[in-house]
Amino acid sequence: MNALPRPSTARGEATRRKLLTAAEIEFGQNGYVATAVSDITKRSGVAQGTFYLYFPSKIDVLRELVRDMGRQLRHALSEGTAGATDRLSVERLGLEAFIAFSLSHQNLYKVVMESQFVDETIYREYYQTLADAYTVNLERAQACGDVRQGNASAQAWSLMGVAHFLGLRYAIWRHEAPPQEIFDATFELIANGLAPDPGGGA
Amino acid sequence: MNALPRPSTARGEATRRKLLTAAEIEFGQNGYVATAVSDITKRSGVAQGTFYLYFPSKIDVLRELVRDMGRQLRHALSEGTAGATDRLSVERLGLEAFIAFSLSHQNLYKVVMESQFVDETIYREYYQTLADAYTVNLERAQACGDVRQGNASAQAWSLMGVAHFLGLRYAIWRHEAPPQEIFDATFELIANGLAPDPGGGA
DNA sequence: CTGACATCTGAATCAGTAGTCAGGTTAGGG
DNA sequence: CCCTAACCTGACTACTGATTCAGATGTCAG
Repeated sequence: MNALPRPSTARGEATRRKLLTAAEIEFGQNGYVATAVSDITKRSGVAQGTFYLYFPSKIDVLRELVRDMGRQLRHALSEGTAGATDRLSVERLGLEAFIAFSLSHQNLYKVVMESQFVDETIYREYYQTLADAYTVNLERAQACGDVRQGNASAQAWSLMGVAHFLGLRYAIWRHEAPPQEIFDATFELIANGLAPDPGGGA
Repeated sequence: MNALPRPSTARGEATRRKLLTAAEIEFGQNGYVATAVSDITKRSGVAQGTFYLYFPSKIDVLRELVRDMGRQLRHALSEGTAGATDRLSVERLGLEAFIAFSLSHQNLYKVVMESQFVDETIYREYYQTLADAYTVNLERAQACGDVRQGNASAQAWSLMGVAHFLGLRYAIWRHEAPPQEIFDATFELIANGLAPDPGGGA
């Protein structure tokens, strides 16, 4: 599908990298459609034809970037929540890590959002993968009694929705972290939404 | 900006309407970018030039459609929640109404989502308007003690995030309402997230 | 019936761009 | 040093699609 062997030398690998980085910036700042392949190659400092040595078509760079974002975000989230013991700390640290990541990867985040209209499959895969991992964690936390019983997948998608708009509103639209008051109110809603029913402990 | 006087006869008004309806379907099914003005005029049964008698450019139809969706959705939500007395009923009915609306206006909903990458202003305006109205209601409910104290705007955006993904996942991706179990788990999270602190009643 | 205005037509213009290709350049193993 | 695989070049092709415009045509008040 998106074959094309990885370059076999360091020079090739560097060129491929340059193209991906340039594409992330161009797509992020001007959008996928408004970006011409020549914009990407210009920014990379290579010729147009070179692009097609590394990617079969323009859309394949997008796919690669979305996969990249998924990997990096999952990594950032597990790093960011590593120290936490109870579930609520995990949630708080996770939300903080997500905001920090969105702030420092604004272009990438926009690329993911736009991918929905270029290749819906990759967009859905991105969220499904994230949601699946999240669901597993919530089911575990439910078993421990840290989280209210209920469909964990529904909980996961709800929390992703909350995080999505928080990131969009501040990291993407304002290029800054949400004010403490907003972050706290948001987290409190999550915390109470997940808090186990006082009557039905484990 | 997007001037062009409304048509002065019923014939003109009908043509304008045909163009909008056709655009909603084409944009919704094939996306804004993949849709040519000629697709819209073909579906409307008018000539290409006619399009430009009613809209200065392709982008203006999109703007009109997003404004339309905003108006219709706000209307559907206030209709759908009209009977409710307490805040939680309002939330439940609102979420139900939102899902029903998304299901019956899938194309329009997709158009709104894509507008983000065509004219960010109109997209932000859409959500800001929705959020502002929601915030006012939540502040009122907080004052009555129906909802936990806290930044109401943060609450509003969080709930919009929850609803957005629920609608996306079922109404848009599966063309069906969410299963009862999912809806209930989602609503329970919202309900507990908003529920007032037992200690601090009004 | 007729003028005048609103509406409609669709071929032509014009600007842009994804992807190709025939040949150059580089670098490092032998 | 030299050969060869790997890499790079950029002008060119082939095509798309938004917007324009010089005229029809519809309609209705007088």
